[in-house]
Order: sequence, then C-alpha cells, then structure tokens
Amino acid sequence: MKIATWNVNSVKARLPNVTGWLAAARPDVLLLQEIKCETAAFPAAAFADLGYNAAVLGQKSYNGVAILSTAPIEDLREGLPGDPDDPQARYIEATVRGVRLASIYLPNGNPVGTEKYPYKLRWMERLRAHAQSLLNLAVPVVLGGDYNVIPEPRDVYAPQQWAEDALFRIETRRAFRTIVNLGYTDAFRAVNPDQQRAFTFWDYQAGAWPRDLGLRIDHFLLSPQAADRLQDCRIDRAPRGEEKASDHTPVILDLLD
DNA sequence: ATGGTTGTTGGACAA
Repeated sequence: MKIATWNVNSVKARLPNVTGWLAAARPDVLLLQEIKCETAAFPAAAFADLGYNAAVLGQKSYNGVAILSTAPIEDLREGLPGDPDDPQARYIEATVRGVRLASIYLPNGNPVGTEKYPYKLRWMERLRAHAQSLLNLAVPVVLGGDYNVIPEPRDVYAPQQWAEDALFRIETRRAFRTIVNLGYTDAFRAVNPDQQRAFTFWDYQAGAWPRDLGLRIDHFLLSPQAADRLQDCRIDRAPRGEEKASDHTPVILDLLD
C-alpha cells in the first residue's frame, strides 16, 4: 500500500502539479494539506477522473486538509478532538483498507511571542491525547502530514539560525518526541537512519531551493501495527523543482500488503 | 541588507 503526503499550498493553484504527479506516481492514498479552499470548492472531479475518491475538510482562504484514495474511504472523522470551538481545518482521519489514516496540518506557531505559539503547543497536546487513543485501537495507524516540526538539528540546513523558531524550539521538539514516545515510529528515519539533507520544504525566498536550504517538517508517524508493515519511506524532490511548485514536496510511504 | 516569495484576496495576513 503506497501512501503519500503533500502540503500543496492551495489545491486550486497547484491542480496541474498534483494531478500530473498522481497520474505518474499512482499512490493508493494521497494526504493533502493547505488546500486553501472551502470543502464545496475542492476540485473533486479532477481527482475522480484519475480514479480517486476524496474526503475533504476545507476552510476559506487558509488551512484545509483532504484524503484522496483509490479504495473506499470509511469511518470519516473531521477535526482533531479536544476543542470543539477550534475553527481551523487542520485534521481529517479515515480508514482505508483497514489502515487508520490522518492528514495533519499542524499549526506553524510563528511568531513566537504571539498567541500563535501557545495555540501550536495546545494543538500538539490535543494530538498527543488523540494519538494515544488511536494506539488503543490496536490497528495500523498512519499519521501523515505537515507537522511544522523540525525533529533534530540534522533536519534543518542551519540549526543555530532556527533555535528560537516555532518549528525548532525545545518545547516544540519535546512535544513531538512525547507523541513519538507513546509508541510511534518516524517512518522516514526508521528507513533512512543516516541520511543527511533529507528535506521536504524549501522556502520560496532567498533561493532556498537552488541552494538546498531546506527543512524536514513533513512526517509519517506509524503505530506498531503499521510499523510492522513498513517497507520504505522516501522523499520525492522532483515536484519542488517544477514550474509553479508548492514550497513542500511529497513524502511517500510503502506498507507491505 | 530589518530584505526575499507565493497564495488568497483585493489590504493585510499567513507561511
């Protein structure tokens, strides 16, 4: 089972990039983040033409997540539990072929010192609590998406420059580790324990892409039942180099069937 | 160098 995650930074602006990649890569599932459109405006027909079903949690202008799947999408959950008043569309979860899948767009949290950073940390605590409850299901769980977390110094081109950034502060890294330490596996690092400069995001500014000044912030976390089936996890850098690219590139996970 | 870029939206805000 081939599962991919991609922060597309507007599904409408990126439609030719995404449909072209899907047609070539043909994952069974694609988790999308930052679709930046309301649910009703999601271009579902373009994906249906390629054989994909869609489950969408959208929002006007910002955020928005979706799940595309060639197989039926079952038992949909829209939104992360723990705050029914949270208006931001950042979490959608469903079952595909017996695997519980989430598409996650974790808050950025910058600038630190505004309400954005405590919102990020509260959101991570909600994710921790829900990730624990998912482990209790004792089924394969795949939590994929844009975590806006740089787990380790080697996951950023210049760690000293990022020390006080919301993506790399100690509290952020600790909150991420706390989720992993519940019993989840960072699929990319499990498969590529020594790979350097393994980035998934390059800023649009200052020539970050041609200079390879990137971050690894898009992740797959696997429950033990999913980790037992881990076959491969890799970053496809090619889409970042195309015309009108997203600032993120896809990460691909292969689970044994 | 208080910069630089992209998307949504039609002036900031978010990233």
